[in-house]
Amino acid sequence: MDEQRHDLGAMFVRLGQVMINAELPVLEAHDVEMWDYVILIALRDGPAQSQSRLAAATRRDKTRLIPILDRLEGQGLLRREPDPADRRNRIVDLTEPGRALVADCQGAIRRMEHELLAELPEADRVSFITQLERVSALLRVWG
Amino acid sequence: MDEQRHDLGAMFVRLGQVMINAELPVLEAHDVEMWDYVILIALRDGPAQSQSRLAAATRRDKTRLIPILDRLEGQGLLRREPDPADRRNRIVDLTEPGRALVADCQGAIRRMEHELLAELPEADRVSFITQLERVSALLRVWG
DNA sequence: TATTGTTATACTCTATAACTATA
DNA sequence: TATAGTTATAGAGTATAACAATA
Repeated sequence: MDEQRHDLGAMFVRLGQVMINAELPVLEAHDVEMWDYVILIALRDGPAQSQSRLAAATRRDKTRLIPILDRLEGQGLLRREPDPADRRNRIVDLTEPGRALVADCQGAIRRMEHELLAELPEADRVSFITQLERVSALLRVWG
Repeated sequence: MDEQRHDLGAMFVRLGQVMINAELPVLEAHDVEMWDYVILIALRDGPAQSQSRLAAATRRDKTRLIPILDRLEGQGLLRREPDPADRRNRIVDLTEPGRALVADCQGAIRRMEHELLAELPEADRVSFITQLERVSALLRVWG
């Protein structure tokens, strides 16, 4: 049996904290805050049809999202445009500089992850990530 | 390459949130709050030689620990006794009811985890947890 | 009436500083 | 002087309520 191990929750939470701590200096080097990165990543695969959908997708309160969008828009990293079909909505989309920045950040984070796990044989690293994705799907972690 | 996956930090954080959400009703059924459980678990393998060591072990501010200890002591789940060797220190130890409660809670959480991962073949579940522990050790997650 | 985006307010949680008692 | 435990205060982060514009 596996009685003498930590709870899964405790392990995931600690691993998450360690990885976030490892990401922060990488993001800081690109002048990006963690929540900026979360928003930019969420927009990478296409615009958000409204701010409230973006809030839901990033699990953030819609009121908390606003100052973040204000700043990112002010930095020219994204655009907010009224939806012609429903003028209450504002479509949020990355600009080209925003798209380039998020690609740079994620590339740097990938390299950091690779260094952190360098002691792990390549095959084990790949199978671990595969299993992580499998469990994430099983637990419906992304919605 | 593995470019199209989520960052490891994002995966761990989300998995942690999902597991915490799954633990909360289990703990609530035992009238235990999450931070109570963290403290009780930390004491399971032996008393803490001082409150500040317990704070460090649970990654909590020593000032935040105090109201939690007050409550748990009031519920008869733990004891605080002055260290005869250094009367500034208070040794924190589980009582028998505290020990029984934490065992009950962890048993219930183990069963919950098992149900959540029931779709995963037993061998995969075991190897996944083994890999989680290996990566946790590699990243020095527990100190 | 319901929803989006927004602002303002209240609340909770966390971090900091200060105090006492012991060493 | 330094540290453990404690208390009180300040700050950051989060949630709640209310408003104008649009549907």
